[in-house]
Amino acid sequence: MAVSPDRGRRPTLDTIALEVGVSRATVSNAYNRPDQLSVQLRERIIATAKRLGYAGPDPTARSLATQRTGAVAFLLGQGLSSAFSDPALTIMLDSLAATVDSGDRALLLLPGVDDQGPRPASVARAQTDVVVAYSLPDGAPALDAVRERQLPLVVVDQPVVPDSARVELDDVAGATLAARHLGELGHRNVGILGFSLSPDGRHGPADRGRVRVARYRVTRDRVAGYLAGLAPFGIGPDEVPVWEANCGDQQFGRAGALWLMGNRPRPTALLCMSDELALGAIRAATELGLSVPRDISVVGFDDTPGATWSDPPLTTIRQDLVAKGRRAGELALRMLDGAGPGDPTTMGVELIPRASTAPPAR
Amino acid sequence: MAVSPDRGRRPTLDTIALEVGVSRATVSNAYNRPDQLSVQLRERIIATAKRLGYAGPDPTARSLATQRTGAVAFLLGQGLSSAFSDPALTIMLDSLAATVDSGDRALLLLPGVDDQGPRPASVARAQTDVVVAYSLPDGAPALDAVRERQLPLVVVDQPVVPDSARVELDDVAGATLAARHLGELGHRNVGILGFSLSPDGRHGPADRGRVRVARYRVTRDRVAGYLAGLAPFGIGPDEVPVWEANCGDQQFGRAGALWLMGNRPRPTALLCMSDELALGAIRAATELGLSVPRDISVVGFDDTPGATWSDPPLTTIRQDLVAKGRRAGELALRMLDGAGPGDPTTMGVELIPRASTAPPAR
DNA sequence: CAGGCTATCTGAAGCGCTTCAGCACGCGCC
DNA sequence: GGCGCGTGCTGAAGCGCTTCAGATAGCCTG
Repeated sequence: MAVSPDRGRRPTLDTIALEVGVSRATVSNAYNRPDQLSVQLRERIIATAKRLGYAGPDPTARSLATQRTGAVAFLLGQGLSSAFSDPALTIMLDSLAATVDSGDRALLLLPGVDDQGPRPASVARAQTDVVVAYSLPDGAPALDAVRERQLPLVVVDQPVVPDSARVELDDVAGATLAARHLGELGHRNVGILGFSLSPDGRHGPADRGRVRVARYRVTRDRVAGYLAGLAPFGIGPDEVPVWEANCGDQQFGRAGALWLMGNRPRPTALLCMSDELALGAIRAATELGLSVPRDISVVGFDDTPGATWSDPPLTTIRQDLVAKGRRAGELALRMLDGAGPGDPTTMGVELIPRASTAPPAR
Repeated sequence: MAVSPDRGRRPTLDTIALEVGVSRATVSNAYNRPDQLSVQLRERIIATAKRLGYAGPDPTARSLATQRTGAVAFLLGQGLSSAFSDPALTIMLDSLAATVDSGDRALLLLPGVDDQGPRPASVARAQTDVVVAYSLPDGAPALDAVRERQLPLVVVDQPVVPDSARVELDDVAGATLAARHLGELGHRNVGILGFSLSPDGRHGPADRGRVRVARYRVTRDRVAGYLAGLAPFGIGPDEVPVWEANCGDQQFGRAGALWLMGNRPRPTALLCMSDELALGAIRAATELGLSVPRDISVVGFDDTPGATWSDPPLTTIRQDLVAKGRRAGELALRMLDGAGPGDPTTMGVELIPRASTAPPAR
């Protein structure tokens, strides 16, 4: 007996079951375990569903029953536009997205508010099975919310959180490599063009005190690495000016480089924490009529596509962003299957010398 | 009587209710309707919850009961890294995210696969109340999936879908404006540096036939607008070479511009569908030893921050990306409250003349 | 003191689905 | 002919929460 489609209400599994004259379990199986019923019955069910406008099991109800949402939450320190101004993030995220997507999961994006990371309430209400955090300041409240919910957590780059899986870059080593490269070329006056040190929206020159209390581990480590790499050449920490950008895009790189190049003695080289910043620095040098690398050398970080393509091509520290995103995705999927956090994965770094560095003119 | 915390199992509302000695409804109210119970009881409940490690009502169960997920799904034509290579998208998306976030909703990101948009299965399983689609090719299967689920839909830019809210740009008008500007300056040899015409990964020169069957409305309209703007100056469609980029980043702009500038007679001006492409074009011109705008004029589209900042600053067509994202977000939130799609919102365009265009040298 | 309020709290009915133990039946096998 | 087994399907017990129509009790009013 055909039952008229419920008036006004969306059809559910029951609607279809009733209409076809089978049990609800069978309809469920038609969608989830085709091997559990005969082909004919399944086809009849699917056809009926289509006829009644039933689009398949409700995702929310399914999630409740299965105890998994099928989503991976991605926590970001900053808002979307500043976060995405750095290709390094988008490349990583793309790779992460592709990985979780291949595990049939969606990406729930929780952008940061005021550079503090997402609000804890957003995290508390997020429908997700696992969380990937990127570039949050130490002690971000969002991480407490994650812990309260006991969600598996993958932290990329920073900060260190107990019981979480980690994907890290050896930032100190990378920065050291960059600095040593400059030292070996003979540079003795070097400036640092860095990321934000703490989530307070500040940008501009940063003194030693500010560096010491930095709440972003990556920035802290890279500064430390730069200084460590310069030390063997007799360059003391106080001789190295640091400029802090509060967003990684080229405009900030340009502004910072202009300030750094205004220092006396003028630096003969700039250590930049990202390729974007470095591109801004090259831009600034050109504006001042300085030639790179003749008058000033510039080192980037990340080896994004822009580094190859710039004029001159950037000497930079390469990290494998695609592998990093993939790895974060894999860890997330693995923790979903109940695996423990395991040991942190540390990604390697490599110096890629190109044409933006040379010995200083004398 | 204190009940020992369930061994192994996560606490639920019932756990807390039992422990405090109240009904489950009361615990629920403690979280959702604080005015429904006395302050003391509420505090006792919250304290007990904290003690037992209960992080608040399970989002999935809540969603099932309330029949709303609290998420906005964002469907993207392409993968993340190519989509985010254009600041125009990230600015818009950031504004969208801020808007939906202020409505206490998360953003579920469904990136496209093979430029065809998200897979229909992903859409079918997405936990969302409303969908915002951006830059999908006409007839993307993901849109069928949205329709099957009868989810409210907001389409940004393209394509046209029945019963959906729309936020559009007047692409034809914008492109016409750009082309007319060149015509008025006296340019008669113009090339078009455009977005992808169809989601097949092709890039390179595009003939008239390919333009005609383009599956991206935006690209189609802009080409049409360009040609319409050039026509009054006696420039026929067949005299205007078109190069198609399959991703909006500067490298493609450079490559396309190199090809366009290789045409004979060499164009004296390039119409670019985004500022990024235009920046790549300027780059290409510089590489060829041509000066912008003396030897070749370049017009962008969008008026992203890079346009102001480039050398020379870009003449471009301004669209208000922040307003566009906000509007899309508002429409999404409004449709959630049961509002109908309403009339399409058409965002205005404006020509911003800067230094990258000038009369052709003769 | 009856009557009516207000402030609090409860019971029970869902929300739409998955899953697992089990049942019925037919088939092959010795 | 009895046994064991695989196939195809069902019933019922959840998953964890919200919500709404009461119930209860204290308090004020006249």
